[in-house]
Amino acid sequence: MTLDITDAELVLMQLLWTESPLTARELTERLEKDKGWHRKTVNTLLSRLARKNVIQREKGPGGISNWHPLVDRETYRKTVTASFVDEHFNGEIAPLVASFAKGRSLDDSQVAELQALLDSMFEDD
Amino acid sequence: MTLDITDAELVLMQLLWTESPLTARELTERLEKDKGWHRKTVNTLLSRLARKNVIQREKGPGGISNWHPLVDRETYRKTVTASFVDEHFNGEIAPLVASFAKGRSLDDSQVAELQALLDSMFEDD
DNA sequence: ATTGACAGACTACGCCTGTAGTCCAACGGA
DNA sequence: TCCGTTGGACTACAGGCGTAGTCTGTCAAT
Repeated sequence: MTLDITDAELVLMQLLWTESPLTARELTERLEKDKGWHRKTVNTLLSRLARKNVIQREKGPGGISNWHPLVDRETYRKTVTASFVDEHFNGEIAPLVASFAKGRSLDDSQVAELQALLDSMFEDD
Repeated sequence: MTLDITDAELVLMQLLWTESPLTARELTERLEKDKGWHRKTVNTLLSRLARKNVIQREKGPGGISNWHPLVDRETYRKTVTASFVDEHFNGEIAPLVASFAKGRSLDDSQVAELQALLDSMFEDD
């Protein structure tokens, strides 16, 4: 279960993580509009995600197929983030934040949120 | 100049960012040992990076070819980090740090470093 | 019962990527 | 001067990925 989700597949997952279950039709409607994807493209991606056990289909009322994630967003975020930090920042989070802030200054709410996070860590000790 | 560097290419870049210039031979020695890569593989990657204007060759003393980066590490880190944060965390850094910390608790020095970073941001205002 | 439209499995296909081989020119040692 | 080794340009090739077409069955409306 290596949790490998490609870029195109991730677009689908973002939708399903935001709202699920969704039917193929509902997904297609959004993705045709937002991404210009063909119905068949959406279908292929759904199949590939299903084959990887990342999503699953379930029969809803009236026999309608609903798709929903089997992997939750937070689990996925943890793994990709850990990989990213390892690959690009030698496993250290602070330099990542520094690089990010250099490229795009953090607004006050971002800083406050980070501060709250750090404070909660001190408490946990 | 989209700065797209693949995983295998990145391995080379990490070496060149740590120490440069390096000759093809020097790179090959390290990568044969560390990664089991063939000399020819290293060569292909060097060529591809050069074609993308990410590295450059320069004639050293004695006509030896030395490779060195044209893109500095910090620039690269800023761009990949921004993309990553946008793609996975909707452009917000605090949730990224939260996810990272959930998967792998931060040790004291990491927390201290982050705190110092935040403090310096307050000063800048 | 017939038809039309969509769902999903399977197939297709070109480009990118990882990995390496071929070929030729240059250089260093015998 | 000749040979073996190396560098680099070019070529190769399989598997993954983005993108979509074909085929078949099903369900809804007629």
